[in-house]
Amino acid sequence: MATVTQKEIAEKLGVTRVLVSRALAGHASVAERTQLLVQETARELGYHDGSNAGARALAARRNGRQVRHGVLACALGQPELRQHLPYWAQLQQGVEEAAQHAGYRVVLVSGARDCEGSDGLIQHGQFAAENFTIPVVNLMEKNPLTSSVTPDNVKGARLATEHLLQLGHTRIACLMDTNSGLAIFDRVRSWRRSLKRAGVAFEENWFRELSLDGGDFLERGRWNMEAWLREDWKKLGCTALLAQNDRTAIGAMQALQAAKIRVPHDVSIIGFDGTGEGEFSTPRLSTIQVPLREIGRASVEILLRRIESSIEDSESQSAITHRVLPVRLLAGESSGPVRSAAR
Amino acid sequence: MATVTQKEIAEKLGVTRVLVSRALAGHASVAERTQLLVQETARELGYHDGSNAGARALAARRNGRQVRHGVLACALGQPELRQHLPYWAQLQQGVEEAAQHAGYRVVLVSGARDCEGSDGLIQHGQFAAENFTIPVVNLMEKNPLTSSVTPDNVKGARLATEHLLQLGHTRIACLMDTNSGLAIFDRVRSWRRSLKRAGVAFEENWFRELSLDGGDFLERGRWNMEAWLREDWKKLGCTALLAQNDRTAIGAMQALQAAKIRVPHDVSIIGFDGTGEGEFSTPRLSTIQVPLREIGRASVEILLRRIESSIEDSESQSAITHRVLPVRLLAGESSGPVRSAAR
DNA sequence: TTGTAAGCGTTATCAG
DNA sequence: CTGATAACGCTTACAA
Repeated sequence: MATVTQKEIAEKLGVTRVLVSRALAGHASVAERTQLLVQETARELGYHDGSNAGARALAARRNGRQVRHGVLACALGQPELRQHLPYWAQLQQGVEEAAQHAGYRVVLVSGARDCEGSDGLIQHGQFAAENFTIPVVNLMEKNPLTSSVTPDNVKGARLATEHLLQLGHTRIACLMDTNSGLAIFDRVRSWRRSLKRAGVAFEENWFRELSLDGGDFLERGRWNMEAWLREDWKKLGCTALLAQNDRTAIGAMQALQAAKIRVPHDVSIIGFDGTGEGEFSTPRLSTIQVPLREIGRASVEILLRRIESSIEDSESQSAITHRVLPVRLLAGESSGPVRSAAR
Repeated sequence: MATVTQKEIAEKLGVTRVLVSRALAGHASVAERTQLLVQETARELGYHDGSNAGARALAARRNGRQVRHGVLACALGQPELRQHLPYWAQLQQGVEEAAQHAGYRVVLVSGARDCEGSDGLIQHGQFAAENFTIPVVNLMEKNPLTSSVTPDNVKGARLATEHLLQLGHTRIACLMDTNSGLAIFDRVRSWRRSLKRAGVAFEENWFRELSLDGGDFLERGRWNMEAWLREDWKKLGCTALLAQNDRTAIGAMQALQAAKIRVPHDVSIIGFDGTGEGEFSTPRLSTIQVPLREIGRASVEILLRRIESSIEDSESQSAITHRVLPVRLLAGESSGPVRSAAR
């Protein structure tokens, strides 16, 4: 209730409030004896540094000084993402770990308006890039206007495709939603390039656009695979499938299994992201492991570097950083050597 | 950069700062014409209400008035929980949804110290109940000192046990960690009571303490089941198992399957929580569905009710609410009729 | 090394 | 209805 103020400390000690202020700030112009005395009394009375943060911020503005709130805003607002729990939970966990480690708190916001009182913003995907006054980092999706941390999508899709090629597959299908953003585009492009580089008789209709209907990626994967099976899947003669992410892959796997098509005996499947959801499926899903937590952590690092040096180089274009984190192949049991002759 | 202040508005209009303050607050003692004029100018200049929150808080304290920050703190700090992603992610999602809906933001904190600037605290499990100045709600675990929202653990364990009884099982084992808190105790007690009520020849060693070693619940489930198999599992002749949660259940299932024991043919398994992780396992896991998101939402409701009426009945013991949310059986394929004769 | 004075943006009180 | 004045807790020049 009764919040302790510097004034109370001063009165108890019979000194000025000003002295207390300087002592607590560790200012050099205060006798060391006084420093300790004040700090001791502060502890006794239960003076909390952050409790009167308002007053501090107010005073700080006097000399145009920037106020550090010790708060990072985190916007993971895309609706379709919310159902994809493990994915964003891991990103967020990375963010939280790193923030906490640096003494920052994380506030979950839904839009740019809520960023008042935050020192920086971490957002997922591309938002409307309004004129932010605080530094911004984008997760998983490159954006020319802000810094970003992304996985190596190109290498990931290449690793996946080459993994399947090495198992003897040549007719490798791809199920992705190119409306999901540039990151997915990179994956599709890399898949196509890898196949062409390998010199296989590539056909454009091995690619199928993952349709938007159906809500969750799991269901979308299942339904789209079911539709594909009804349509031209058999004609394609594909023996392997690269899916947009793990949930899509699992959904597709369920559709195949329901149609008595064995995985990986008849069709190999590989996912993307490595959210851990593939650990429970049968067979265990092969996937491209994306370091989601590291991506969260890295975004905080970038943000803090900009924040803590914002006096100097703010407004400087060169402050924009694009960081690409490595991915690796996680071979499960959903991918195996080609068996059924193609066509 | 240059934050707009009430002073600037006043100067532009040639009135006092005080008048602006009152106009913006919609005070009745201001001419309606002036009100509109001020509010118009404020918009033009880009005056943001929250931007000078510090000063506002400062001024507000003068008359002992409480300041509303529009922020709820959320502490999901238990280390072992962090690996149990879908579980706390769903709780948090419920919290976030409800908070956002009510115009509140959520700040992720690690301890009580970080709660400065928050209007209320939502915590998971039992923390050291320090003397909080803000209202607190506990999630998933009852605590006499604070409000709480918990699932109906007693009914849940009863539903699970009766489900297995109805399938013809009588020798039903239980694998839980009683150090996990009172909630788990409730589950164990309810399992034991349900069996006794059914009049089966209950044996105390059908219960096995889930040991602490091994980190994640998935691994703990697997290792503990492996150990159990090496030791006295066969002698018990149990044909069904009730596990602490879904991950533990899946881990146990993996251990059984690795030992060539079929699920549910030889042993039926049922989990608890319904985090969705059992959807991908083969067979799909039967479980007790706990409304995690609803629990998160309900905690916000309770908190807001106390916060928004804190002028009146603060400090009142009667403000403590304990809410128990219903659970339901989600029958998957990991539980089936008893087949192998017991012993 | 310490005290004095002034001001940060806001609101409450009391005169006009 | 509006203006003047004081106060909230804290920081920073500048004077002692």
